[in-house]
Amino acid sequence: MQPIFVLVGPTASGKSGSAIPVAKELGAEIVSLDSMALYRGMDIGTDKPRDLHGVRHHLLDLLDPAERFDLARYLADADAAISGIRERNKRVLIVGGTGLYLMGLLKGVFGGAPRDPAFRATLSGVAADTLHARLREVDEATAARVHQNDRRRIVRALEVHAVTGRPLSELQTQFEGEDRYASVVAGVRRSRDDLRRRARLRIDQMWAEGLVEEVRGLELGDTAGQAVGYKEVAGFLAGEYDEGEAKRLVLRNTMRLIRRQGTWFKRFDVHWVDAGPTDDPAALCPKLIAIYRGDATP
RNA sequence: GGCGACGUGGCCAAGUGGUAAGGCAACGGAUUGCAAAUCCGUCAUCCCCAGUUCGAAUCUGGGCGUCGCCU
Repeated sequence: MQPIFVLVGPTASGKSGSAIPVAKELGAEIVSLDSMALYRGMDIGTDKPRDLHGVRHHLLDLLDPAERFDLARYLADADAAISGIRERNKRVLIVGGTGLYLMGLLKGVFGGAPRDPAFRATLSGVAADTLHARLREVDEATAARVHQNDRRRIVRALEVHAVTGRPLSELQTQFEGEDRYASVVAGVRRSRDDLRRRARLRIDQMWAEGLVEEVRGLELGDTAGQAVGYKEVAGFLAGEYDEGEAKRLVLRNTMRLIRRQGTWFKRFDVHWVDAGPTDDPAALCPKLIAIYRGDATP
């Protein structure tokens, strides 16, 4: 079976611009690896492709912005998309920058412990360090590696224990295991300064295209409401600060996102292609394809 | 040329004798059902020189620089 081809890169790296030509060349369908492009109506701020050029895309426009989403669901949907593509005898091209989702897809995730709102409700208002102490009693190993201020992970660990009766540390072993798919991972890399430059341009462009109006018309839920570009504009629309400040925050948060994306990418065996300031996305395609072909036909 | 004010990390900025707050930015890391989220970590000896003092970013003198006003 053909390995799946994964194309990663930070926001504003230009990876998306290469995706469609690469897919055409390879006879592939694209599976989006983007936690926010999943939402309908979030087009400008997620820089969603407008013209798909006849390439079939998956995991785009799947959800209403008010809906919540999570890793397990991404995994299920992505697996379904991939097997569908393979039944059609096409190659799989995964494109995006959500490191957690890629890790889950490649390595798997433990199941059987969905979010439990009722349990979580019993924890609300309890201080994080108190919860951490509680975790230490039921799951020493997880408590040791989760910081006492990391409320989100403490809560999840307690939840898993409450739902399954077993410590999280016993269940989450997948990331150290075998890959679920044979894959080749390529990445588009640029300097921080270049990324910043491109992010600025892109933000101006988003504004010109009507990001503010787009956000005004949306009802953002817990997950979609975290998206860079959306939460800041929402703050502006709510009167928390002016438009200039919103723009400044979008740039700042974009750069922070880029940095955190980078720490995920280090965990994969990425074949990087360096893009210079003047490179247009299409110019990268031959290199990307060579990476795939090189690794795919030993 | 004269008078005055000021000179603290990339930026803003506390601190007026007791051994450098804070914010912003930057950077590194974590990351298994919110992940474009969340969390953790790193980052100055206070323009320069001399002096006073047990001890100075804080006081004194000189120098350099910036700003304002005046001529």
